[in-house]
Amino acid sequence: MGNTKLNYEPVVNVSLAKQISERILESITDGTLKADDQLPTEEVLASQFQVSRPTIREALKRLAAQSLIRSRRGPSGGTFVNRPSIVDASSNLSTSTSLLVSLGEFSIPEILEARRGLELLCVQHAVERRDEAELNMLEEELLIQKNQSISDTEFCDSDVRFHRILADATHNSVLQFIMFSVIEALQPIENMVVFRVRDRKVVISQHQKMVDALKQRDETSATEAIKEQTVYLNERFQ
Amino acid sequence: MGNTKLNYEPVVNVSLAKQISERILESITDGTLKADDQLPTEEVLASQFQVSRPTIREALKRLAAQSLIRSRRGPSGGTFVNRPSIVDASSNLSTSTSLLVSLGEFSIPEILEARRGLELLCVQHAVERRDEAELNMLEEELLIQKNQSISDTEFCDSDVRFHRILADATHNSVLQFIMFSVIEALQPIENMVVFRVRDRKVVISQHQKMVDALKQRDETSATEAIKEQTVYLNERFQ
DNA sequence: ATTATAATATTTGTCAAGCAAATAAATATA
DNA sequence: TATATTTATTTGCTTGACAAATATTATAAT
Repeated sequence: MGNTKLNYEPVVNVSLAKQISERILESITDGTLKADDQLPTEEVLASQFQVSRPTIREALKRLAAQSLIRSRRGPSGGTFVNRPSIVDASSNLSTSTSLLVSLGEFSIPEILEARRGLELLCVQHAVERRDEAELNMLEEELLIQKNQSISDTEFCDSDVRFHRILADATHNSVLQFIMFSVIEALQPIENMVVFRVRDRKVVISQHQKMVDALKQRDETSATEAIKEQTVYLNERFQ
Repeated sequence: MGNTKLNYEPVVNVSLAKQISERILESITDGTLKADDQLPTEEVLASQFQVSRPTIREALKRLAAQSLIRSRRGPSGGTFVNRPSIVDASSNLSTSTSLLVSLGEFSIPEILEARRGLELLCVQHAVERRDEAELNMLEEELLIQKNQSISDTEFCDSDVRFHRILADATHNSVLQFIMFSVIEALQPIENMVVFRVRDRKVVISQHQKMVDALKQRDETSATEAIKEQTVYLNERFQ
């Protein structure tokens, strides 16, 4: 082996599909590709990137999984850049969060602590900014929850909606985004708690207190309601 | 057409690959597939699901994009379920968050408001729980920042690390998870601000104040430092 | 002339069969 | 025994083709 002048440059050991999906992602993030822009057809992409169509498709699927692109068949079909929706991102976030929860990466006390803090943050803004529509929606959910004939599942669903409305009332979409996923990731845990009618009463009275506080724009009383609720949840878990 | 007894059941109009990836995702979330479990080979999956291998591969790529699975070639290779790491989830979150930011779904004031709230939350816990190691790391970053010869990029990187350490000091992984992505999504904005040496001094003095407050476990002074910093950032954007 | 129908072209969705490359285990060789 | 070498297995990738959806265009009927 006389030739020692080898090229020791790092060899790319990343799959073509991954590289291509990263290139396209770059184009999206740096603004080269804007929302609703159409990508070239798979065939064109394949010839541009000098790879086969299945490889291109694998790359596109990666992006589709993050709902960054969408595809439609037929003429005037093709692949388009998605306008990223908060809802999509939030649901992605909550699936990965739930996964972290279910696999014990987050402990339940940690979740409850974080949630408490976030909810406190929310009510601080909600007290200032809530509007009549949101108050009405909160009271509507409260009515549902007070109805003793509903199932546990229905009760929990209403509880989730209640907290989502609370997040909406902050009128801060970043907080909404974060809260939605935290709430969703916590749902299975909450479902475990709200198991008997006895527990419902406690939850309902705390919700009532919170609605009243929001109505009167009384931050102190609202934060108290949150703290009570968190203490209660913590107790149920120890 | 005499036969009116048709089966009008909704026809699935979702791609096979998507359906399959959702099935596998289900198995992961409901615990049927645990971390580090090996999936059948692509060929076996293809015959099990009665589809072709490329279709299976597209399905797997969707999951790989969310770093839910990993693949390795060779014998004793195959596809395995990933232990979901907070880092992976966090980086996913921050790409989608930055996208939402860059496309104007979140306004800058909203981000700053949310960030301020989250940081306040963090310091409240950090004041109680910070340990010596974290204090040392914060002071180390402060030293770097005080060095006037470093570039703007280096300064910003240190700033990001500073805030990450702050998140770590909460010793709450949920808060860490959320903060990491918020910080990362905000980095380009911060980079715009910290542009001249004059600005650095303000940032440094605020950081100094925060470290001192943490050292003395003085929550009031720590929250003040955060508030100052946010007011400052807000001013720079109006 | 207008509307309804049919043919057509385009693009993604899927399949089939096979070769390439990586890699761990088994085998052969020094 | 230690080191190469071969081999089997599994993902990575390619080529080529057909199916299905769908907008456009052309045709036929009213």
